[in-house]
Amino acid sequence: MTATQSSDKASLFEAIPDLADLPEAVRKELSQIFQIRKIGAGQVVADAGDPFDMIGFVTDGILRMQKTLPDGRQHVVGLLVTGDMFGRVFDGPMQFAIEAATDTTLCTFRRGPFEALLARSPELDRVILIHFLTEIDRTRDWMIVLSNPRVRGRLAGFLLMLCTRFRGVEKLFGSMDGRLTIRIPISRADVAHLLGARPESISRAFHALADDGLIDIIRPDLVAISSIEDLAEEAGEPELGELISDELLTRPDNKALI
Amino acid sequence: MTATQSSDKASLFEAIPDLADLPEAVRKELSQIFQIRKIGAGQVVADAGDPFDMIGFVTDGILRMQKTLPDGRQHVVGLLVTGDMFGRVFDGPMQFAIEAATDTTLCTFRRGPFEALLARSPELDRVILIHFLTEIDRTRDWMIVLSNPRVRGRLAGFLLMLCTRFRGVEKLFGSMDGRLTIRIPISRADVAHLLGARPESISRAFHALADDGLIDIIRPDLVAISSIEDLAEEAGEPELGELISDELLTRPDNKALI
DNA sequence: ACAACACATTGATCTCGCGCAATGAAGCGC
DNA sequence: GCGCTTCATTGCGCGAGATCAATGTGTTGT
Repeated sequence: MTATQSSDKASLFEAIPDLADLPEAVRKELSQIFQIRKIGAGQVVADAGDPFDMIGFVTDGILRMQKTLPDGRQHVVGLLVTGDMFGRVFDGPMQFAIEAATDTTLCTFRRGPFEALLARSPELDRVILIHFLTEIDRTRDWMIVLSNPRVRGRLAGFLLMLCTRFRGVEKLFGSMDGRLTIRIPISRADVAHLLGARPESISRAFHALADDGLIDIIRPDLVAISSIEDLAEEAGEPELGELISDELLTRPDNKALI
Repeated sequence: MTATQSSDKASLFEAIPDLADLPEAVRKELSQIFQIRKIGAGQVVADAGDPFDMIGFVTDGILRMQKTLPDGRQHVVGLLVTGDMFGRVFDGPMQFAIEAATDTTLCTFRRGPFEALLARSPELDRVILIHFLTEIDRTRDWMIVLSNPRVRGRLAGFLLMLCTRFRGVEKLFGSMDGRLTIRIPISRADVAHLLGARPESISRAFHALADDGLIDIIRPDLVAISSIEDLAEEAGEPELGELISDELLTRPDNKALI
């Protein structure tokens, strides 16, 4: 029990570097009020409209944020991966449902104690603030990807987002013949919803990119990227290509994993 | 000078109700460090990559957030209206350029003093935090609008966003024959960029909606909405329709203005 | 092993939206 | 006033993508 607790504790600060940089006193207080939750793939963590008095950090796995439309369809509005935070502080109910896309490990805090700690610790408060700022920027980046007029371009942008966004997430990356390989954590139908297209069109777009030699489809959910630059070109953001390749080339943890 | 200052002060707290709710002491400190800037339409407030050591609130007018792509094209990623905040606290440079879409009045703070005040005042800090949370939700709503496969649907969603988002902004709303009338604060080309379409397609979509009786195009930048419910239907979010009509019907400031 | 199921892919058809070009319509400088 | 520029609209042909339907392909359950 003590052993589990301490390894979990380590994983929290490993998964969220920002928190690891906090003063020892704050980290200790965090350790005292957090809980580990293990969620199976497909399980619902929170529904839209829930009071949901939890703050959560993802320490392992991938979650889907989705909105349920009146007709019952689910609409994916974003993904959460290791290091991401969710839940609401101070104000209203959840706007979106959260569902595990893979088996997931969460680190959760009850809202009350967490907010109390937030009030006591300016350092933690600042980390959270910056976290939200970053989240806004990311969401705006999604908007740019989504506003690409062509499905191929949106898909290319989506794949690039996976590269940048999920950098350092071991479960997602691997290298095949030295090329960057990414796992697509959601179904074709979900990708379609996210990118404003139909599953059939997404499938065709995948294979169109493959035919042009930009990617290799190893499995439906596993794609090897041949040329990040070309992919970025396709997405309409050449600058992004260079940026990503630079970062990825120097990344140490680009190991095999499927 | 004193007169101007005090009226400006009033406008700040009028424009941003959240700030008005702060304790008197904090409001006084805010008043001491803020500056008023008047920006002409088309002027650039901040460029992407700027250190930009300012925090700003919009007290009047509309601003465009946009990203400049490598090929020089401008890509609109959002709008700022009265009550909105922009700028970055604590961390890095601006990710997007900000440009005035109309004549605009800003209330700005130098980053240093503002952050210092933020550190001293938990109340202000909390207001800012919630502000960012709201901003994230809004941006995710944009994503849902953008992920509509058809241009007509995205345009319908865009118009609905204008209704919800700019509620209470006098310069934007008016009533023609008792119907809700909204002003579109950006050009067709900008709407096209935002919605991932071409200006021609946007123009056609506008007139398609008009032909079907959902809207009336009074001027290119002025649209009367005949049926919010039908528009929401078109956008694929019937629930949103009811929500908006309820809110708008009870809104007191739905007066004429162009 | 087999059926049943969910998901990805492929094919065929038709609509929608892009792309280019031309034509209004409104504002601005001279 | 006039031309000039900028923006919105319209026409037309073609390609991209939606739609409907059928066929793999892998997974789960019994």
